[in-house]
Amino acid sequence: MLRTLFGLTMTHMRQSQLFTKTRREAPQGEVSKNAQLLIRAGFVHKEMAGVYSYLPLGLRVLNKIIGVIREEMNAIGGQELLLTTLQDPEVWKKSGRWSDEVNDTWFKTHLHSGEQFHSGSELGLANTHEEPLTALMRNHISSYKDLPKYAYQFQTKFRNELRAKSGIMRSREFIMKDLYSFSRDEEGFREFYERAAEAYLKVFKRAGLGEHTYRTFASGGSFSKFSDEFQTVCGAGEDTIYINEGRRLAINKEVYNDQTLSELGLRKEDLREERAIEVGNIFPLGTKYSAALGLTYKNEAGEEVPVVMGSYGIGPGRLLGTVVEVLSDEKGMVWPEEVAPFSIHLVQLGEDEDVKKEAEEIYRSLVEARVEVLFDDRTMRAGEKFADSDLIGIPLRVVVSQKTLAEGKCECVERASGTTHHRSLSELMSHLTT
RNA sequence: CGGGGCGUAGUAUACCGGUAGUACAUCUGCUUUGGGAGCAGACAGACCGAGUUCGAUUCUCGGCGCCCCGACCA
Repeated sequence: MLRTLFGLTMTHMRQSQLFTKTRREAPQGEVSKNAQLLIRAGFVHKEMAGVYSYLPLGLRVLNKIIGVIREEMNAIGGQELLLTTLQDPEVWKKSGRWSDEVNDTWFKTHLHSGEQFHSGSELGLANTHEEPLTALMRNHISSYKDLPKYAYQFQTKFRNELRAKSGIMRSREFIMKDLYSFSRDEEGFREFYERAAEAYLKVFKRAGLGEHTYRTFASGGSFSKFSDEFQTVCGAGEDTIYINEGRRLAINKEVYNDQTLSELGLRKEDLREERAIEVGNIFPLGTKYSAALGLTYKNEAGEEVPVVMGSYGIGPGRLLGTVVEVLSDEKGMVWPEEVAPFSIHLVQLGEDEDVKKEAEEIYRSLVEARVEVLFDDRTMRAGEKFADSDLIGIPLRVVVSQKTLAEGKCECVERASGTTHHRSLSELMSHLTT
């Protein structure tokens, strides 16, 4: 149960020091389950419609999710970078996407203008990053020997959605992991595309959504004939998909027709309809952007040819929200181990000196063993502590009280199943390290 | 962007053209301590603007904001 830390500076925390508080009720007008629970538990704060801040506990989960994605992207050769959110319209004009008719979700702004200023130039707030990255790569790709290359980032995207909805699932400002592949040819691109698809499935599995998530055949939009989405079955989803359970794949309703069915060798009667959340999307870009922005390389014959590109996106915030939607229960959230804010919620009941001493002892042992632990050392009644603990949803709750002290063992309750074990400190420690 | 609903305290609500009330939450104190306990006290509210009126939270108009359905969705 011990695991790698993903750049987190704190492995443990006393709940009495945590500045966020839980709330009994969700705010007025908040109907989506993910927003209700995340706000009640103090994971996020809503600034305005479609704009959410991450508070300490929510940020820990977000960072865990980012860490999982980062590991899987690195494993397939991805190299992380960080592009800018302020963007130069020039590259977008070259691809034809600066126009509001083509893309109506731009947030646009401009540099200072006026007597003391000479510019007043327009700027865009990053909507996506195909254009700037393609332009940037011209500096680094010139020969077939430079290919393939894979670059990715976790960066804020701004999209002026006509209607933000579903809590944190569709917001106007959100972090996106976007990876772009640069290959010599279609064959090289295809090979990587399949590896990326595998990596995506690993990400969703590690986030606890494996059995609910299907690679889904979808429209390629304006880029190509096809693309693949990763859809997590959930009643709160915005998409409708048709699932073939045997082959673990699905078809998005938008391309659900006889032609698609025959191309995929599927029969209508083997499919079941479900609502689903799009947690990831990968798609071929071909040479659309490389041609428009002049990203070419010399092949072995010395010919100048455009780079073949692909794009691969996951929204960590949406993934976080999806985990809440899919895995929570009536008491609160239920975090899978890999993305939980902490591994253990150590709960001390009562203020008796011997109980305090025992709880501190366990806390110290867990901290020394580098187990991520949230220690509820607050002076509160048991019922409130349990309610908070259920709401926050840390995978394992370890209770220390007069009752457990008398037994010489603490009480270990799994959040997901409710399974309870009574373990001594040494039994707990060995359980955690196996 | 089309359609619908709604703005009174953190939440849920009440009353009213004349000093805005209750419950829960929150905070303080005391008691309590294995599933959101009790008692006492405290904090806290009419989205904004204009108009009508002696007087507007209430009526009228405008704006802003929020939610839902649809459309859209690299």
